Amino acid sequence: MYKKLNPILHSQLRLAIISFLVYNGQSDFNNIKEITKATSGNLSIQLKKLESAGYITITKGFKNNYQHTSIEITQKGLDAFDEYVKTIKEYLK
Amino acid sequence: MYKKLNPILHSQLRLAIISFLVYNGQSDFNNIKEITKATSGNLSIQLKKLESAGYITITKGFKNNYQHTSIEITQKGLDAFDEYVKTIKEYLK
DNA sequence: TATTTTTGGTTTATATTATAAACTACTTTA
DNA sequence: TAAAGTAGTTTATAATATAAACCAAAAATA
Repeated sequence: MYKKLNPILHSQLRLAIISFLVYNGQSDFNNIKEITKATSGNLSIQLKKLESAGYITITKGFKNNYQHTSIEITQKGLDAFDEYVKTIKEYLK
Repeated sequence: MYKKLNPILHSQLRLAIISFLVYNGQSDFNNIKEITKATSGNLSIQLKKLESAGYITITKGFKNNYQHTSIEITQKGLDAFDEYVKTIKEYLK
């Protein structure tokens, strides 16, 4: 009856990250931190988990002499989000 | 931007329990166990958490000589579910 | 009627997840 | 050049979820 929710996405912070990226495609560490109100440590860890799952790519570089981490959602991430939305809607209706 | 999701409801099993109860009002331990495919131990614990939050009432009695645990959703539980649905929809759209 | 099985759970232990605190490294500003 | 700010990572701890083991009573069966 109730299909299991993807545990990688069914997490407060990771869902907020992916939700934000779905509508922005690309962003960076500090922007995501601000939007989600996450701490740096938690964000760092959750981004790595999303990267391990293949849902985002993390690119480290420099911007105005400061290190700068860009985050981009992948097709796999977009697909997983779509599937998650479909699944959770069965719980909500 | 992203309002925090109620952590009592943002859990795979507790969400399934409440979702089921919202449409059935009342049920019992084994029925919920079957519908959610949860293990007894996990179900027992998550029901207690929902009860502590005031979202359900748990009534222990007997039925055909066997112990029988009835579960009912409260108004507070219904309200919390409504609020949760509203909140998570912001993440999904 | 003794024992094995089934029903209906609870308790305890373990694994996973989230969070906070401390730390690293480099840059800018006073 | 010392202090403060930026941009994170690592480590330790707390909270949560899950699985495994256990308990008690009733029913079935040998």
